[in-house]
Amino acid sequence: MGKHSCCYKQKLRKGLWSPEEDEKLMNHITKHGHGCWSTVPKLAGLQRCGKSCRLRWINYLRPDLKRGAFSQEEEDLIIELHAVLGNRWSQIATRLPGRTDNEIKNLWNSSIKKKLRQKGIDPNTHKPLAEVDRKIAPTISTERTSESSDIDPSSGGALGNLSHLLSETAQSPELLPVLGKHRKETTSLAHLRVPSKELFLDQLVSGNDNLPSCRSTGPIPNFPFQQLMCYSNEFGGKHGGSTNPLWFNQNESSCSTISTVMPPVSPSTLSTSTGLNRSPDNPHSGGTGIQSNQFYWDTTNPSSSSNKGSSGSNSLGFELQSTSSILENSIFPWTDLSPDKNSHLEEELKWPDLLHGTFTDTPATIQNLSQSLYEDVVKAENQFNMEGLCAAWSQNLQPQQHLQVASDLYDKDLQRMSLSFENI
DNA sequence: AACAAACACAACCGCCTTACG
DNA sequence: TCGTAAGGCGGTTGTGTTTGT
Repeated sequence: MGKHSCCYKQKLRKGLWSPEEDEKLMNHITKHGHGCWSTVPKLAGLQRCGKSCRLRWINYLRPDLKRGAFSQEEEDLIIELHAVLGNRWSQIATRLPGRTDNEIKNLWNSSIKKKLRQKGIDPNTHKPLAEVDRKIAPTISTERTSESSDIDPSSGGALGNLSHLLSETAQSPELLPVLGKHRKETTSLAHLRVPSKELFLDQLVSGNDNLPSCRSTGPIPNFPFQQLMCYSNEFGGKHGGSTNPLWFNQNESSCSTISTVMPPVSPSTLSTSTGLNRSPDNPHSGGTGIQSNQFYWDTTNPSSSSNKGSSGSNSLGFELQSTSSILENSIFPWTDLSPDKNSHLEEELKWPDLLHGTFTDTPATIQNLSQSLYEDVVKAENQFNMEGLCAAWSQNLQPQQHLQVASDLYDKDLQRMSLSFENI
């Protein structure tokens, strides 16, 4: 669509806002709210387009904006977030209350980039410049250099190819051989498995007879997406697979469980608080070797579990604890359980070390960031539409109709999960 | 003091996505 | 299903201020 339609209208002012314009806009929104932005300029008596009004409000007039220079903590957090999210300024801004994406973007381009370079850190890759130069050298003739551009916005930073991997997986559902191509970047993700739609439907149908009640607290048998939530036998066994089985793990041949370090948590609880913590000595680590930099479910946190101590499922019978495995092993490489990922962990934490001259073992900001990102993923997963399946069965639909519902849900949820990963 | 360069910040542009008729 | 309006986002440009010569 391009330019906003109202921008084509004549007699619209451009450029800096005058105090009078600010006052008009402020008064209008204070009294009436912004409503539809396209109507705001007319109602407020401004010769501006709605888009301009919106921007002025968001970036300057909004009362909850924090004024003044960025603190060192904020800058550090921006750097950390950028390492994870790339140039997704709006997402970075959501984690810095009172700061706008525009403000952060300007700070990054005018100040932080320079500081990082002075410290010998490539602002695009967050790795030492010398290392980046070595890697770029062989392909410098055909690829963009780190100096000439930022991280590809579509990349989403260090984790950027996750969504691409998932979407590719959706198109090549048979246990994602395609991930092998990206193995270096997403080593752990290569163990993720997504069932084909046919397998999904087949398993759903075969388990239908065992489904006593959609609202029961018991497990829902034959939930095919189990395969998405866990890892291959090879991985699970190799990296300290647990003896604690997932309840819907009926397909042992294709998917064994890995360490389940969290007590079950209900989706409603997860959507508001995760109870995710870093363990100093991590008694729940599953015996995987890494003692620090792991996360565990704080069972002392009353909001982290509504039925702690029990094994199994939440009210929907939907096993969520494996989510931590995805995060620990795929989303957050520094929490990877495999011993050989220690080097990766150190690499991810290089920048604060270089920036401050001291190695910060477990920066609180990283913990907060991880928890926050974790919440995003859990929330997204929480939307996984088991209720839709349950509703379909509860409506006494014909098997063919069940299949159609399940087929639709498969498409939608796979897409949603891909998007969810893209949002982190 | 005058000028230019560098800097910081505000605003715009163009594209994409979503909602809706 | 399609077209349009609107919101949102990231990249880029414009403008005012500061700093160095």
